[in-house]
Amino acid sequence: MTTGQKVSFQDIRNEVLARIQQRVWVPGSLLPTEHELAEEFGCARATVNRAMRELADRGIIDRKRKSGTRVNISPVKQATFEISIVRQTIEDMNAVYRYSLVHRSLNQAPAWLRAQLDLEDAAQVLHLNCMHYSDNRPFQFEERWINTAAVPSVVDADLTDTGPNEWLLTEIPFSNAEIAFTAVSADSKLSDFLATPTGTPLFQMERTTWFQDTPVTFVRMTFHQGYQMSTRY
Amino acid sequence: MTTGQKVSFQDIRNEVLARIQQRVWVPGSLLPTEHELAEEFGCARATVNRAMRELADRGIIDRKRKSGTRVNISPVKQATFEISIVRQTIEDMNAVYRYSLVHRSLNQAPAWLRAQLDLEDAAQVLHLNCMHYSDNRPFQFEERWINTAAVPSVVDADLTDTGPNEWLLTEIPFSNAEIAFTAVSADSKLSDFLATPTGTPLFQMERTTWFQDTPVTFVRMTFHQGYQMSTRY
DNA sequence: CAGTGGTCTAGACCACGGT
DNA sequence: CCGTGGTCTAGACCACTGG
Repeated sequence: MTTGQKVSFQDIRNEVLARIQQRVWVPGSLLPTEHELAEEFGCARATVNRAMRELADRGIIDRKRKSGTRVNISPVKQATFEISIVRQTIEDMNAVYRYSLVHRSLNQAPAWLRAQLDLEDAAQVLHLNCMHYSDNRPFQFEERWINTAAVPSVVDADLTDTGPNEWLLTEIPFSNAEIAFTAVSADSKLSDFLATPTGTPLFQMERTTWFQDTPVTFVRMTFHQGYQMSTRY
Repeated sequence: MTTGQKVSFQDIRNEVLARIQQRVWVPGSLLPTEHELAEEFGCARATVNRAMRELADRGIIDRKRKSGTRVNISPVKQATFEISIVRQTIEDMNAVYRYSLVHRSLNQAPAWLRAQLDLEDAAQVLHLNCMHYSDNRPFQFEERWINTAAVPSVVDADLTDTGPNEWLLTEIPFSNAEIAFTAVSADSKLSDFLATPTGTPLFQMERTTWFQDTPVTFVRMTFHQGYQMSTRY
């Protein structure tokens, strides 16, 4: 339903999407120009532009100067997952969050980690093992390495009450990261911490974080058995 | 580097982001109004608005009418994965794609599937098992159920050469979906098809697809051992 | 070279939501 | 009430790119 007054960019976005879904405009075909659409909908070109830009961002259409706008032929769908801190995730499920620092040590970075983070040979890292509980049941086991050169203050940080993720966020907000998801088999350590038999398939997320080209941390988060990550699009 | 001429929304976006990362504006604090920023950068308010809107979309800042714009205090990061058709994924790795239809049958929908897709009791579904190979090595095992009421033509479709995903996309473009990722253990069937020992941890993706509120298909895709899904943000 | 999308402007009105 | 962001307009110039 239009508001009756002006044509909103959402009206146009929805209408164009509807026409694509109803195959008025089929994949690969050329859509009218912004100018033509503006005329049809009786609005400014900027309004059409915003509507079309959103559809292009979603991968529905493909736009090129001069050649025009086409319905995307190979639909690359984008699934967006909201990655928040563990505490948030757990509290959002109305469960009680508990955190525990299991291990803490200051080491020379092992070779694989130096490669992963692109660190110098003598680089020092803070190695942490933590557990996150939801209603007192194991939720996630976190194994983390922090490049102390990037965050010197972490050496003196008290991480017994606050998890390293939350602590780092206060120091280094909005960094860049690379995330990877895998399935792993519970080894004896994971089996102990996550209270599940050895060999259980577990969902694992690895994340490498940089702050302005400086590698900050690498973390491996393994979730309890049966954990599922989902989203809509 | 600015282009020297006008101030672009990207310049503003980057500058604001930089100030947040450099803690000129710390999480929770109030940013200048659009009007003030427009004055500072010497541009129109619309330009500032676009820059800020992008930051808000990324979850960096939080905007509210009247109360203003604040640096987000609980950074909900969005990880975006590009979900394309299997063939595309494989060909993007410069590997040779091969597809094989393993099983095809027309059944009454089992109870769990009726629940999953919200189907009527007597609903009929096309049940398919397919394999996707990358350079002749098992890449993904696909188990799919299609609601024939939603796509009657699928019953007569020839799916021996083209995978059901690609076929469906030509019929029902740009539908809505819900995706879930999990880790599973290879049972004997998965073990056979994916050429991996029983008990191997495998990465699995389930997707339910609707077309305008009509449930279309439910698919379970299990990847070969060691498969990893990754992205940057 | 010319057509199409990309962006910016200056101004306007509106909607939400604190005070 | 009234400040702040949300959106639309009409017009302009620019950048890319296909012919």
